[in-house]
Amino acid sequence: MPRPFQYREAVLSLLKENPVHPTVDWVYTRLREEHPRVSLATVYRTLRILVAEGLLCELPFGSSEARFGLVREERHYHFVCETCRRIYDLPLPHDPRLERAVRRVTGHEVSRHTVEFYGRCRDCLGETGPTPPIGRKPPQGSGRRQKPSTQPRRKESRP
Amino acid sequence: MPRPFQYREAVLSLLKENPVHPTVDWVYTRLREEHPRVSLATVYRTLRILVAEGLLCELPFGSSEARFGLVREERHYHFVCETCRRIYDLPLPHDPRLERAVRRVTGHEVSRHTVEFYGRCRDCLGETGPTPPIGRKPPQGSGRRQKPSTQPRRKESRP
DNA sequence: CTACTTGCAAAGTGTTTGCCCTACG
DNA sequence: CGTAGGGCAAACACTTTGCAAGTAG
Repeated sequence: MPRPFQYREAVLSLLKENPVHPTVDWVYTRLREEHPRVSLATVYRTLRILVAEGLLCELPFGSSEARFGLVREERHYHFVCETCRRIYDLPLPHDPRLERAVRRVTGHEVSRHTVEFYGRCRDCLGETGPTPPIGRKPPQGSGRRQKPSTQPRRKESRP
Repeated sequence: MPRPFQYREAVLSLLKENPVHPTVDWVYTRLREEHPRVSLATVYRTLRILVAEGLLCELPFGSSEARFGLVREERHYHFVCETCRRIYDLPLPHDPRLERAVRRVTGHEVSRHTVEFYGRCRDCLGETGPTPPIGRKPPQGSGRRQKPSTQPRRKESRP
C-alpha cells in the first residue's frame, strides 16, 4: 500500500543519526514510530538492497544479529561496547604492513583485514550509568544466542 | 545408549587433527564416521561444554555457522580463507599498543581486540587447486545465509 | 500497462532444550 | 540405584521468500 522507495531514505537517515551500527530490530522499531505499517520483512529487504547498492555495510561480528552501518570512504577499525552493544567506527586507519607480514609469514594471499576492539564505551563508563542497549548480548565470550524459554515446551512426549 | 564422555575426547582429537576451526556440521559428519549413532544435539552440547570448560573457543566471524577450535596459550590473530573457509591461527602476537591507542583516542575502556585477515590460503593457491571447503560461503561480503529453496512454498494462499 | 514495492505469513537455517531412557559407577 | 550423558524431536531466534495487492510513471 505505501509509496515505493519511501523507506530507503528513512532507513538511511536513521543510520546517519545513529552511527553505531544498529540491529535490524532496532531499525524496525524506530521506523515504526514514523511508519506504523512497515513490516519486518520490508526492513530486511530494504537493508539488503542498500547493502547491494553499496550504501550500507553489514558487520557480522560479536552478535547473533546482523548489524548495519553507512559505508565510509576510508577503511577503518571498530570498537564493540560489550555493555550497550554499540559498534563505533574508529579513526585509526588500516595498517597495510600487517597484510604484507601475514603474506610473508604464511604464504596466504591476503586481500583485506578487520580489527575489532572490545570493552566498555565512554558513555557506559560515565557517571550517568550504562547507555540503553542495542540488540542482545551474546552468552559467554562467543557469539550465539540464548533462550528465555517463554512457553512450556511439550505436553505429551510419545503418542 | 553410548558410553558417557566418549564424545568429549573424540571431538577434541578431531579438532587437534584439524586445527582450522571447523563448523558444527563438519564435526558432526566426521564424528558419525566413527560413531554412527551420535546426534547433532549431542555435538552441539559437547561443544558448548568444552567451551564452558575452557578447552575450546568459538569464533563468530565471517560465517553464518559457529566455528570452534582448541584454546591456545598465547593470544593470536586469524586468517580466514574465502575459498575453503578454513580459519588458520597466525603466529603474529597481539600488539598491546593498539589497545592503548584506542583508549587514548576514544576514551573507551578496551579489554581485548581481535584481528582477522581474509584472502586465499596457500593450499587453495597451489597447483593442486582449491582445498575441499569447510562450511558454507557467505552471500556477498557480509555474513549471512542464503536459500536454495528446495520445496515449493505454499499451495493455497488465502483461505 | 508495466515495473516495482510492500504486507503478510510460511518456510528455511542454525541452534537450544525438554523429556525419557540408558549406561556407568 | 542414583546420577549424569545422550537420542530424539519440538521449540526457538533470526532471516528470507512466494504471493497478492497496491502504486508510480
